[in-house]
Amino acid sequence: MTKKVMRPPMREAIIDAAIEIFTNKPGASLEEIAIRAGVGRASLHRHFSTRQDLLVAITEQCLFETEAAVDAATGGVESARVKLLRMLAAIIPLGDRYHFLSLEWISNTTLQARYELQLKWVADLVEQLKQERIVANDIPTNWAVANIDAQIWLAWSEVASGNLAATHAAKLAYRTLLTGLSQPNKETIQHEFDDFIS
Amino acid sequence: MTKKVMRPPMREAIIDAAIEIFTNKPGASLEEIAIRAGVGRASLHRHFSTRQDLLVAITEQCLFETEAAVDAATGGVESARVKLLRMLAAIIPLGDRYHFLSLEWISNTTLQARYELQLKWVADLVEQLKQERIVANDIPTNWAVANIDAQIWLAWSEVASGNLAATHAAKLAYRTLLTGLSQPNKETIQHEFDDFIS
DNA sequence: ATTAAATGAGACAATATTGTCTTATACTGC
DNA sequence: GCAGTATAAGACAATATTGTCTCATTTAAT
Repeated sequence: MTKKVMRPPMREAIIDAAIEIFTNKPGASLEEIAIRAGVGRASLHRHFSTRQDLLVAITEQCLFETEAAVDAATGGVESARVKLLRMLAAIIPLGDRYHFLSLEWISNTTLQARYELQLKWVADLVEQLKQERIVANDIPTNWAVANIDAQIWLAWSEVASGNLAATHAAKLAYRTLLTGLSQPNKETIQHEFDDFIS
Repeated sequence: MTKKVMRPPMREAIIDAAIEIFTNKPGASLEEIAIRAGVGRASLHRHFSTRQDLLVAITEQCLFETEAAVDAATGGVESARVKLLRMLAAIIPLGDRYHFLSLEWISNTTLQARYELQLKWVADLVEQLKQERIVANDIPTNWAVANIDAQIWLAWSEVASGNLAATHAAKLAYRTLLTGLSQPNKETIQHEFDDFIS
């Protein structure tokens, strides 16, 4: 009978606490994190010898969770529309973790490459949405990708602050994205900008 | 002839440098800021005796600039649609300053109240947009406000990173908002969420 | 040119944070 | 129960940051 190498739950507790705190206080001290995790500061150092180690571990964890969630939610789905829908529903609850990845304090090239793969996945999805006439062709792909990011974070924030129920927020994000990036029905919008500005 | 009390330009240089650096590195040291501003660290302390003083001064400056820009751009305008348009065009170039205000590291109640007035102004604008049937009634006002915030930051980021020209970004933000928050033409969007997500 | 004010550079102490180490205690598997 | 391991708590040195101070130099006003 081989010994099961169970990952100590303390490791997870520390990572969870760190994500929670770093999300809106990136300069927090390790002591703060240890306290939030309910462990001694020395124990934290046993698992993550330096602050940088902890950041790398967090990033890895966030990458893993978001990759897994998106893969599970969109595997085998063909329609870009449904893919977007499922992706949003799966990743909004992980909004803090997904958002953490865009804070660019990690210089680890392997992790950075993995994150860029995720961004590429979204960019490809946008291209597919354009082909299916769901996203207008004159929307720059980068703009659409940035908007998807923003809606994920926005929806998560509203849920986290208790303003909206999780399902309602996901619906709003989906609707705001789909209509916002679509071809406007009134083409006046396209031109009135120039009329009223400059 | 009364003596003109000119505000030393060094003060502005420090504030500008601090905004620039703090925007994507909130924990930066004062030395980093002094270097970026091209002044000695001691001189920085002459103008802002503590780190907190500097943060308060920055916040005050950001508030002043955004208040002035929005007032100048929307003064006398009746139409909510045009107000939104002008507001976006005026504030997107100040995106970093506007965004800075939402980082809630200031406990100064006076400044906080002034910021909340700005948010209230946007919320009132959204209500007016709803009455003019530009924003759909079933969009929570908070959601619309958060989206306006997000589009401002998003457009500014795209301009700052060189991806888009300033005018193009503002147009995209305006279009994305107006269509995204409007009543969808295909009401299928409203329901398909429930169809594909459990 | 002279004077007053502001600055840059650097020394300095106070403080906060980090990372290491030791020890007593709690927990685990056997 | 017993041995081995992980932990909390705290002491500790190393480091980074902050805020103060001094002094020589520059700048601005007159």
